[in-house]
Amino acid sequence: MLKLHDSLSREKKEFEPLSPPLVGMYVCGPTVYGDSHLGHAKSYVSFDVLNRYLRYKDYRVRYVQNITDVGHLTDDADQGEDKVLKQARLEKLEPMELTEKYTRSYFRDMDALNVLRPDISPRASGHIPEQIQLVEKLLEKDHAYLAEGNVYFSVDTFPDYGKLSGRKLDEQVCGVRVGVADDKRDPRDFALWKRAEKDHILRWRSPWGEGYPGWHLECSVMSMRYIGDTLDIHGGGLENIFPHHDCEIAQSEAATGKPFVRYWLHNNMVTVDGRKMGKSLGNYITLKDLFQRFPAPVVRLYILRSHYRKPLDFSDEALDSARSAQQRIYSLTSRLSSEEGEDGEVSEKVRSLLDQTKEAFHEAMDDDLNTPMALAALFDLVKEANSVLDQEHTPADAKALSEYLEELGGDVLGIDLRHEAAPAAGGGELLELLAELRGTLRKKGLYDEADAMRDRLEELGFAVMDLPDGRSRIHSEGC
RNA sequence: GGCGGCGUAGCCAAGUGGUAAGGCAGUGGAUUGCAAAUCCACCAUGCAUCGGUUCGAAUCCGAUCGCCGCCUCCA
Repeated sequence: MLKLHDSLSREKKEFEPLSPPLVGMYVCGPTVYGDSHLGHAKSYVSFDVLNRYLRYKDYRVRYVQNITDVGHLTDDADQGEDKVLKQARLEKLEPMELTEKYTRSYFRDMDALNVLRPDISPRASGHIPEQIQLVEKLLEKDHAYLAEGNVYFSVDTFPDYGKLSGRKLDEQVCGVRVGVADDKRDPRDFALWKRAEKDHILRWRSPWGEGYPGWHLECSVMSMRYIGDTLDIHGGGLENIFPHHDCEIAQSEAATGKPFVRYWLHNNMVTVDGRKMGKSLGNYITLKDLFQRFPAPVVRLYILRSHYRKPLDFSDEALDSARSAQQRIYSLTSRLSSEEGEDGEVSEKVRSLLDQTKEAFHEAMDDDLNTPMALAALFDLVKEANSVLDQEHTPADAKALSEYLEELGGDVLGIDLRHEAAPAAGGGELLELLAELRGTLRKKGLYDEADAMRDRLEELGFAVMDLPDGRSRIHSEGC
């Protein structure tokens, strides 16, 4: 039974969707005004594992993740600049051109990380009418009020406001660090719709004049449109709990009168030297840069080696160690693929090994997606599998092991199993020829020549291994 | 100031009452012509510090120290 940690109740709860086997899952997506960084990777890899595991458990998942392409302001008080507009000006692009560019960039990075695409990736700009409708509904119900072209949510009308963050806002605290817009009735009130000033390019017509939606509106609107009034799962980064998710709850539940979300999931941050990695801090590492030094599968493995609710500290050392771990996997899968087949029976030993692994793996994943523990189970299997291959075994044994790795490691965790560099046309035969040559040299005792050849091949990025029967194998180095 | 979290080996990181997973690095051995890969063994009498509860605590309670997140857009 899968248990998930729910941020609202602050405890692990057994996961029961509203209408099994259907699962409606919404995750806060990126604001597309720049390249994605490692923080995005942690978040979306984490929720990708949830998505994959739910599907593995035969749930029918609808995974919705927004693309925020309507800029949010840089601060809370009607001042500040729209981030999308600002970046568009810097890059001399149309705002839509900019968001399209970085949306594509985002998907490319996520594809590289083997993150399955969401079923629906709705754009905020494509859902303005729905957002206006929600604002109208909140006005009708007196949960909102109009002030000089701005519409604010009246926090006073929603007693549960702040239940997610556990924050009881009083007026003294509010507005200390940011100025309070003076047309708000209560400093805690937040904007649902904002009046567009003359120079604001992104603007839409509304019953209240030209403007643009408030920061929290799109998630409520798009999630409820594609999933329903009550979501099974809503995910996002920890830093969104307040105010973003508290506001989402307020405006959604005030409008529908129904619980908005059954399970709130929040992933922790990536830190650099103990400090949060963030766009506004300027200490972020873009995935494009990172992939130059560490292949995406290694980055994914590195992320999965810590729990999603724990902070992940970035360091080259940690990534190097993930790289070595990835090599270990490649080395096994490469052995397996050269030995697997239909012949023979799967031995009792392998059977029970696989059963044990599966049980440990499920136990780990069922416990709030404990991927470090699930990986430990998998690495135990790696060790045992190597041991089996070192001893007498059948092709069927190798195949069974291979299939399990594919199922648990590949399908559920999305880790890379088959580096097996697809050699360019004829490349495979060429490597075989070279391997044969090294074998011949060794047989004749010409070790200096054979070793010089090995050194050269290793310089070129190929690993050379000598088999017990005197033959050699050459394959491209892992990662 | 308010709310929340963290501190486990050289590094990374699980474990939330029953006697410290896993990965990386390291050491010794097997294998090898030598390597690589692989296997075997070793590698925290101790989980920030101090006190308490308990038959039993890394795990619960209290205090102390250190670090971080949110309270303004951010995954």
